[in-house]
Amino acid sequence: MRIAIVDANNFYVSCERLFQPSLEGRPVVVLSNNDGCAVARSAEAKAMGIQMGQPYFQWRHLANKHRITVLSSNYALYADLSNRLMGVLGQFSPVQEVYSIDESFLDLTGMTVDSLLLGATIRERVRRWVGLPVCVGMGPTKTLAKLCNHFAKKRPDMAGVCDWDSLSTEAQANLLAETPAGEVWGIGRRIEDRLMARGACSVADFLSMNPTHIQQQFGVTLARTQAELRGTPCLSIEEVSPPKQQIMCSRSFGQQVTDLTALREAITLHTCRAAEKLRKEGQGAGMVQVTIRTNPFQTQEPQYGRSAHVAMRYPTADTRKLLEAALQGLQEVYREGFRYAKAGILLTDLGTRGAVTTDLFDHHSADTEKTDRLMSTLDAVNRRYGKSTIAPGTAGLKAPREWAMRRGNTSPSYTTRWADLPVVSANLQQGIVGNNQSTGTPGTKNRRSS
DNA sequence: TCTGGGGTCCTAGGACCC
DNA sequence: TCTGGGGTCCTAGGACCC
Repeated sequence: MRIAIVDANNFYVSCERLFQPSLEGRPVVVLSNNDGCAVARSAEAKAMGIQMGQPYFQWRHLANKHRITVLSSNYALYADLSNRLMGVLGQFSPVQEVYSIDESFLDLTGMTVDSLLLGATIRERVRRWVGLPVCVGMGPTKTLAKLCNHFAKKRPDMAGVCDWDSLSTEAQANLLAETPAGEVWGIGRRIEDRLMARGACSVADFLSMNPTHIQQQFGVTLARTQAELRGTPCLSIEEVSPPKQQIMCSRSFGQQVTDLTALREAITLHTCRAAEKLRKEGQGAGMVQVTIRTNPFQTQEPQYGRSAHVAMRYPTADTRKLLEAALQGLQEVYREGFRYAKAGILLTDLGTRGAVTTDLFDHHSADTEKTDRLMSTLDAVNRRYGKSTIAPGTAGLKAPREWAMRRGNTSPSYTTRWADLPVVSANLQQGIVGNNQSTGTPGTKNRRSS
C-alpha cells in the first residue's frame, strides 16, 4: 500500500487569510462557538504561546499586547473552501477518503509517479486553485502517512512533503527517536502518560515495546497503531463514509438561562437542525436523547445535569414527532432553580425509514409519503429563504434571543452569500440586495466556477 | 465575566439465556 | 458440606480523533 494524507495548515486561519491577505504574516486566532476557546492559530500566534483549545479569557491580555487578530468562527466559509479543497485533491487518486474538514487520505497504491514530485504538485495545485497552504505525508500505512505529515509540517527542510519510503533507514530512526509518542495518530494525552510511566517517551520507545503486552495492557486499538507504525496496514481507506450512528446538535448558551421557555426554544431549534441532518442522511431515528446542564466551571454554583431518553415507536425523520419526544424529555429533566449553560439533543438508533415493519393496528405512526413530502417542502423552504424561516412555534418569535451565541468578530460569508461577495462593489451591493440579511441565495454553492 | 461541537470505537460488567 | 459452563446482548464509561 501507498497512502498519502493531505492536510491544510491552520485551516480556519488560512481560510480567513485568503480573503484578508493583510493577515498574512501576522498573528491570527480563530475561536470556537461563543468565542470560547482557540481552535485555530497561525504560526505567529502559536509562537506567542497560545495553546490549542485554550479559553480566550486566559490569553486575552496577550491578544491586546501583541495585536493578535481574533476572529469568531465562520463555518459557512470553511465548509465551502473544504469542498473546493476536497474536489481538487480527488483529482490525484481514484480512491479518496475525506477524513475531516481539512484532511483527505489518497490511495496511491500502484502509481509509479515519484512521491516527492507528486507531493509538490499537490501543494502547488491546491495553492493555485483553492488558495490554501497544505502539507503532504506519505507512507505504507495511514498511521505512518500521518506521522510523515507531522514531519512535513514541522521541518522546513522538507518543503511541506514527507514520504516515509523516500527516507533513509538512518533518517527514519532519527525521526522516530526525536518525536514524542504523543504525536502519533491514536496516542492521546492519557495513553501518552501511561506510556511515559513505563519509560516509553519517543515513538522509537513505543515501537520497541512488546506487542502482546501492548494488546493486553492497552487494548487492541493501540496494538493496531503499533503495527501500523511497523508498516503493517490495519486501517483501510474508506471511500464511502458508513451511515451515521448518531446525530447530535447541542450548543452552549451565550448567557445562562433559568426558565423552561428558553430551554424549550433551544431544544426546538436543535431538534429541527438534527432532523434536517437526519433527512439528508436518508435515515430515521428510533431514540431521542435530551440533555441539559449547568456550567461545570462555575464550581461555586449548584450543579445539575441530566439526560432523558425517549423511544420512538418507529424510526422517524418527522420533525414534529421528534420534537414532541424531545420536549417530553426536556419536561422530565428540567428542574427549577438552576442556571443552565448548555442544552442539546442526540438522535440514536438510526435506521432506514423504509425498512420498517408497520403496526397492523396503528396506521399513523410510521412515516408516510405525505409526511415525507411535507418534510421535503419544509427543507426546501428553509434552504431557499434561510434557516428557520419555517419553524415550530415552540422555537419562539422573539429575536434576537438573549441566550444566542456570542460572536464578537465574524468575517463575511465571502463565498456563500451574494451580499458578501468580495468582488461586488458597495454601490452595486446596495442596488441588488439592499440590507437583506437572509442567508444563501439558492445554488450559490454550486456556482463557484463563476 | 469569560472554558466548543461534533463524532467513532473498544471494553468491562451485568442481565439474561440454555 | 455443598451451587457449571458457555454464550449473547446491552449499556456506561473511557479513550481517541478533528
